[in-house]
Amino acid sequence: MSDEIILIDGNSVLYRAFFALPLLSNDSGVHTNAVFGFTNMLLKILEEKDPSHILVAFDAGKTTFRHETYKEYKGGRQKTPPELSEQFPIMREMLDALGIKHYELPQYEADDIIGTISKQADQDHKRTFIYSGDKDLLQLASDYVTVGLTRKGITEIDEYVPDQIKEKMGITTDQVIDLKALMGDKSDNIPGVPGVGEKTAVKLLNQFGTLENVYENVDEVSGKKLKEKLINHKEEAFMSQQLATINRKSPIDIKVNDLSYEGYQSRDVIELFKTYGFKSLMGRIEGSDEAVEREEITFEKVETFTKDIVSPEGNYLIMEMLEDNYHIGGLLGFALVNNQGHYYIPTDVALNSNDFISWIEDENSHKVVADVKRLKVALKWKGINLQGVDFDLVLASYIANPSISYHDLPSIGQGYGFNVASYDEEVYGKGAKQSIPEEEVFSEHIVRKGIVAQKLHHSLSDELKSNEQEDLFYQLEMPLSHILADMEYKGVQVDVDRLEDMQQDLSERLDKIEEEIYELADQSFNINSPKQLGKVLFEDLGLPVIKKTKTGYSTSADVLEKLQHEHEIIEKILLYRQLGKLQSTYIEGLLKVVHDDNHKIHTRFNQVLTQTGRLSSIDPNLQNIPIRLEEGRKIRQAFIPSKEDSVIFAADYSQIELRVLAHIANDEKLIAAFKEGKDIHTQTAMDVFNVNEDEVESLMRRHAKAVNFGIVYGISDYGLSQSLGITRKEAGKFIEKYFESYPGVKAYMDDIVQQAKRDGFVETIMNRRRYLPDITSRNFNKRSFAERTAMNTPIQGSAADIIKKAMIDVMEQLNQTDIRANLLLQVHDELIFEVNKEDIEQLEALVKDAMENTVDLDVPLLVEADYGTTWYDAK
DNA sequence: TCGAACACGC
DNA sequence: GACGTACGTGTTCGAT
Repeated sequence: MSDEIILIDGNSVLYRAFFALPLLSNDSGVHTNAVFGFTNMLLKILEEKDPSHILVAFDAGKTTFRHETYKEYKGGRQKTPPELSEQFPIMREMLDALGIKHYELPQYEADDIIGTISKQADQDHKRTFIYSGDKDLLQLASDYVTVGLTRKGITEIDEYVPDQIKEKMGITTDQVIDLKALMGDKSDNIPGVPGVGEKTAVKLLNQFGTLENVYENVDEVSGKKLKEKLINHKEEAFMSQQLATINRKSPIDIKVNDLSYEGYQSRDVIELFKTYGFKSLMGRIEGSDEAVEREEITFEKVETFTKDIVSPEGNYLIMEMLEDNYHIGGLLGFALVNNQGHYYIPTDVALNSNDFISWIEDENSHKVVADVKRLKVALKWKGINLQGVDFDLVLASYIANPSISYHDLPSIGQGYGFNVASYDEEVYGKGAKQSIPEEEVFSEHIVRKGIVAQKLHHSLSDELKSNEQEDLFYQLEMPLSHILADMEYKGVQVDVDRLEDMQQDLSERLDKIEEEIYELADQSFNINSPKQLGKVLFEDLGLPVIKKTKTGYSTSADVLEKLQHEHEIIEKILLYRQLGKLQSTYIEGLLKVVHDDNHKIHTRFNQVLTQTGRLSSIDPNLQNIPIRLEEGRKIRQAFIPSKEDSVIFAADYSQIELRVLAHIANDEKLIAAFKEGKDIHTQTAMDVFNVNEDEVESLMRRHAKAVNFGIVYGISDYGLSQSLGITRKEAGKFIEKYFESYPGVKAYMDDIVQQAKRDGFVETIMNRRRYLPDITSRNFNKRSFAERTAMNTPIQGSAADIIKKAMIDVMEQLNQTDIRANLLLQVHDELIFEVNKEDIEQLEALVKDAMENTVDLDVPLLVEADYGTTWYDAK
């Protein structure tokens, strides 16, 4: 235990939590989101700080001593929403269960209680942490007292000690009160000096130190208007100062010693968590395993595998491997669960058994697994061909709820109320401390996973059925998983010599540029460090500061481009960055993951990650190999066919998202444009700018393209303004004009948001869902984001569905021919193959046909294809 | 070990 | 009226 004291501003945190989280309620309709958020934060504090003393202070009642000074104090505040009010008593109940003291004092606010106790603690030199969402509390920071302010959500905390306050706000702790006295605070209805905002207030305090000094030397204040304002509102300023000052001598009847924290009774907490449906917090309660009575299990260790233990019906098969990367990981063991029993099968027993292998390869023997692709690829590396899997729980979990971040069996189980298996991290540890426990513990763990799998099967298949997602699951994701497994296992051939040549060339050029940069900067420094680079550019060379990040100067490419003409060092830095990126991420990164024996790369496609239904690719990411700039594009010359007589063949959908949009929105003009085979960006420019085709200038087309891009990716007017380098207003106008030109699109956008509000989710043409709880949030940002997501996801997600279906169609048709081709990669709207030179034309015809006709939309789908001796040449 | 900043693709 | 804005993966730096 640490001997730290934790003081929490209960009102502030509960408010924050309420607005930060969607309005959850438990089964009986009581709202619990704020209590959930607060409790989550408390558990985190208890876990991380392990404090000796802890107190949650609340405001008491409506009026306080401050109202005697100023009866409008906190006037004009929105009334506390009833959904929040009802959570205060629940929160107190929760605190009692957690054994955490809470306190309130009539006529005083939580701040004052905290201020008074922290003063005692400070005098006694005791480490104290204060948590609040209210910046005012910063005035309490000292050498012993740290103030933690909630950020964004509420479990993310920014901790402030006096130095950081100085750094971030430009003033000292002692000046926090005077800052507020000058600038006021709208939310508390503290007037301050009208016309003085944060900037001016900081400037004044930096010049004069204190409010009192400002007024003593008011003649020295620069600016006639400012001086007048200060003088005219002196009274308000000093009253504001009084209001903003936390009372550190409140008549409280508790002492630090009364706040000692002795832990909680797990049973009470779990009871309460159950009542309010806080399932996801359950695992963080000490001893919750016993308390929720995780069922006892029995199982048998298989010494010799025979087919009698296989059931003719469902078999739940678990394969365990510690490594994420199943291309290189080692098998640790198997578990089999079915209606006959629970079995642990050691790896050597399994792999040395012909019965086991023939069972795995028997397509008529039904198996349910978690992550079929992982299992399939791992077994392929052992020469075993997995078949007969008719349900993948991980894929099903992703379809049912794409937003959850962990689709592993114990987590999925928790979500459906099956607390049978421990999390891997609990059994194996994590990071450097990861290890495999003794066989007894290990085998029970994986058998438990099998039992969870068995329990989950029905829940998930029911859910897919009731959501009408069975086709999406059985006809799309399941078959796709097998195709991806083959792609990953076969790998992509890499020309290692070529990469090494590039590496050599690049490192020489980088050395040279590095020297030139040092020369121009008149010093050597780490160019890769934004911090050091920022100092050199903006302090030593005195270049104008365009943008700041929260830690210092921004040195991002768009900032540097604006400085191009200021100093010749800039273009060198941009080039250094560009080449450095190629060197480290692409050349060295790829060389690191090439298999030495055959010079192949085996990526992994994550099929259960993105919220839209797209795939992602890791270790390495082969979906972001450079193409835009020639220099980077050359990397693609290192991707070659695995056989001498073959070429790389690439087929990509032209404008698939915009075509999908035309279809979904049923917009006449957009549909017509695609039917007539128009260049869509030129057409958009014509419609938006009201000009003829021959009047479309390149800038107009560029703008139109950016708007189309924005529509597809769901960016805002701000995002568009950034990408075009124009103002937000202008960007807003473009979007407005776009909607006028395409009323069908506008109607769709309005409709889909309404639909999302009504249903709580949006869906793609193949019924893939994305749930959008924030669509009704009172937080403008969250709501806006959810609205843009509602508009964008059906477009991007349907496009993802289409190419996935195309992959299945292509492979099905390909398997019925003699075409010698392998599908290698999918990059969102394109498919990359390697194909025997003699079969190129056949493949092109087949692929183009399959891709263009995989679905029937109101607009044609167009596929463009090309091939060459390397990926670079297939453009 | 982790977050921030940056850069690559779609 | 301010908020702070597409999604992924990977690298490097620098604080912990």
